[in-house]
Amino acid sequence: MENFQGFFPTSSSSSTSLSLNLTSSLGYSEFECGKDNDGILGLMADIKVGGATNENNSLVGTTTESEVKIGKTKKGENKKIRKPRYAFQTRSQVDILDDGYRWRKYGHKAVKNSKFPRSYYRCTHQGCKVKKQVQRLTKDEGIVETTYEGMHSHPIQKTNDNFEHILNQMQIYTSFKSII
DNA sequence: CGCATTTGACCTGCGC
DNA sequence: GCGCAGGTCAAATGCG
Repeated sequence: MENFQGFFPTSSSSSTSLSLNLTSSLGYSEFECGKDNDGILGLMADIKVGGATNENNSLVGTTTESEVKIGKTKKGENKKIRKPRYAFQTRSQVDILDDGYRWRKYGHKAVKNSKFPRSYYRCTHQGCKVKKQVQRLTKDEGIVETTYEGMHSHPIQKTNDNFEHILNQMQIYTSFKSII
């Protein structure tokens, strides 16, 4: 992932406050990874919510819930737990945003009605089960939709500042999308 | 050598 | 019940 440094040169400082229109209902602290408001979601929650929106920097997060099975495919309890998902769209040339966490790719799937495949990533931190999906939009190839699922139970592994820089330097596309 | 990525197979849910 | 689509697993492979 080093190549992101090239795309997002870190000059640290000058990190302006981001304005997010983020309808966040972060009421899921009972999940296994939901102890702290760390990481990107925590960051997003911390960033001004509902602030003024300027043209180039607006990010719309979307909160949805999906049913996720705990216990994998093995037979046994198929406890269904509703996990919220947070999706946002960014205009970026690269698919993967370096949000400071370490992600391991575990899947890659072609999606119907989309000419771009969807990539599945899992946080590599031990015990952390946060997942994210990354997909480029068919209708606008410049837009990458990232969907986070779960919350990190550990501190960010790089600096949050980096993520803010990413946001600052991207044209963040705004639109709401509901994911089921 | 250890870790990340790739990729085909497999599983599950849902609509018909 | 069947087929499709989405999501995950895991062996193989690549790379630092």
